[in-house]
Amino acid sequence: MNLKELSTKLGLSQTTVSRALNGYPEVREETRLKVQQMADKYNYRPSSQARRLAMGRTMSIGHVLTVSGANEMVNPVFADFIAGAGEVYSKSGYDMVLSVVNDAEEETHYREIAAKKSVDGIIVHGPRSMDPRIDLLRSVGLPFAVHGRTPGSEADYTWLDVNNKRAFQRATDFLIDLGHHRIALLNGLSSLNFALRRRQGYIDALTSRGVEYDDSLVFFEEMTEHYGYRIASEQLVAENAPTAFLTSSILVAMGVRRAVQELGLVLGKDVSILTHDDDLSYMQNTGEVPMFTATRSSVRDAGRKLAELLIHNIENPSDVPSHVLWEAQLVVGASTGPTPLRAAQTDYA
Amino acid sequence: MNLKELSTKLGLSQTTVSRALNGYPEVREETRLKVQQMADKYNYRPSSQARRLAMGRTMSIGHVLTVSGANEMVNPVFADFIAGAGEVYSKSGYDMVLSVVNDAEEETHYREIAAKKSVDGIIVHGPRSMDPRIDLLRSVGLPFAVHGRTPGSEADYTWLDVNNKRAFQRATDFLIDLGHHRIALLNGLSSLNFALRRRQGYIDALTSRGVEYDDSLVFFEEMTEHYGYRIASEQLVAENAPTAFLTSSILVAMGVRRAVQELGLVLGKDVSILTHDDDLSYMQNTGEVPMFTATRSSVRDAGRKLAELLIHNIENPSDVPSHVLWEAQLVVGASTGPTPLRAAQTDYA
DNA sequence: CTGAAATGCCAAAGCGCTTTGAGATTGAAT
DNA sequence: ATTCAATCTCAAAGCGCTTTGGCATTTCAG
Repeated sequence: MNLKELSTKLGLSQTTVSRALNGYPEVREETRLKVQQMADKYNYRPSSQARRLAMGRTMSIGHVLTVSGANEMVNPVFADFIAGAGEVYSKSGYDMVLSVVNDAEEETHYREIAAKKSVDGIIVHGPRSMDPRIDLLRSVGLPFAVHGRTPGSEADYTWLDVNNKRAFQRATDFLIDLGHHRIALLNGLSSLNFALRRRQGYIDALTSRGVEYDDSLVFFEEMTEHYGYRIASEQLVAENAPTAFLTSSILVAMGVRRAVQELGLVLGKDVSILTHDDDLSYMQNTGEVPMFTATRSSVRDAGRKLAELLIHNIENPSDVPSHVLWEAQLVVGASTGPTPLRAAQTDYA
Repeated sequence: MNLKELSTKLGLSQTTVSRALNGYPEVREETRLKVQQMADKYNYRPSSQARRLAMGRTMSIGHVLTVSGANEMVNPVFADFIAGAGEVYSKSGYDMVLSVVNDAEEETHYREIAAKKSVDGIIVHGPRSMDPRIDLLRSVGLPFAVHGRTPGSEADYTWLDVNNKRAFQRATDFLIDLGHHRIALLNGLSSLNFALRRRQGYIDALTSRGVEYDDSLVFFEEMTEHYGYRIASEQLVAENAPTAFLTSSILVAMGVRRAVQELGLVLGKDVSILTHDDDLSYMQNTGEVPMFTATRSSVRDAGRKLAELLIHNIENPSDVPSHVLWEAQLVVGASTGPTPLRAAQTDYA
């Protein structure tokens, strides 16, 4: 069923039917009702292709999932973010178009999206330091919003970020308060801007508390369970082993926990873990006492909020970009406790 | 830059330019080259909206992410599946359009997609027993492919599934071989068809080996880490506790492991875990000795393959539907071992 | 050298909608 | 009754592409 058929069936012009359906005031209420009914009866929906062409808007928003490197990992965080954003799109009548590209083809792909005009806006995931995508998008004039941010022209575009530096500074402080001085940082890939901010927070805390920074305790890798396991297994048997681990995701923390337990150590006693927690639906760190002490910020909510911001930008192109910085909660769980070496260490002081 | 502008710039008709770009034979090679160059120079790409309208094909495929129930969980498996499928779409020139809907609105949403004609085909995730979506899609004549399958008219549509029954039968057999008789099954939601198949495999193995089936050892829930933890924590301290756990996903297995270790029990000795492993990139169960004994089947590969099948169906509408049944590998890891009660139990025999 | 068959190009129709600009109808005001 | 504004409806023009059918021009066999 298309507009033409529907309107002949109603004995009205296409104009009137279209207007009736789209809620324009030029059509009598009685007529509108009749049209509505007939449309319902035949389950008529305007063809989105035609609609888009006519309106010059696609009512869809692009997300690019860049699979990284040789192993082409895909972070489960993405699923929750998407779910949040998608929820908003559904409500607002937008479609989400998702493309999966290898990082080598990433730039070409963005350029293509812009040229094809297949989306009204785009969400940029995982901004890197000096991210070329941002300049590119700005230069082609496609509205966009960034999950995270990257230094430089931050003021010029819309972003939503967690205060990663502050979160990791607080986390580190918390561990230092418990007497930990050897704190390993299991960070995400160093190409990702948030990883650098987290390291900065970690360093700031160490520095301001007079704890020595040891470069060999800082790691940057893809945030898998195995990463946590491998590093912790190595570190825990090393000389001058860390007594605490600060990890970038629940999954990494689980890996660390596995190593800890495999070595017969007790979590929260012999070794502490403090992790960032994206509050993923399948990996909830909740309960009376959460399993991990964590800096928590819901990535699902971030998806929702960022989608709203982008839609706002699209529909109000003259408005200035918004910048949202969320503070992470620091929630205390079962994975942290005073360092067992505390007594010995305080002797030094 | 649009076709019209480009063609005047070239002094050619739109027809010729369009044909040149789309590789039709009616245009001289020399002309084609000139057109190509000019197009590159101005970074021209045909507007996808216009193209779609003219061709009557959208070159896009829909995925519906149904967030379940009150807690609106989103399974990380989805991310890997999407990544696999998306890869194929990119190669084949399709877009993926993803919509996130609450299960209450699911049916309406499918109907709408069909009426709007916004996709050329659709992938059905998580088929339930007696899934209404299948009849619906068939009745509206939209090509589709199912990840999993549901009994009934299986022959009539394209699907790709893991032989869940066989996998769980083998898994159960494996555990029985090790002497386990009390085997808890931590399954996915019972509304999902695969969960029933897995239970069937489990029951078949028990029955054929003369092991008593105990309904109180079988659970159906959303496959989170916490689920594994909670059930295992309860079960392990119960009277006549299970000595082995068969779980539906790595995450659930991790939860069980947490409970096991928290109780001071040794995995692979006091308690065994055998899990299904979707081979997610962030939760790899590999290494010289994988952490879990598992039935493994890559959901990423499933995404790839199913995308190919669907595209084939779309482009060859008269071909008969394909049915692909993959066997899961049974890989032995560190989480299983003979039951500690073996001696006692064999005495009974 | 001629006629038929390729070859290379074009004008125009059509995809299904929205929207413009104008015409017809109605009701109130003069 | 006449006029004017307000209300309702319509025909037609796009949106930017693909594709049909046709017209020159070239190529080649006879």
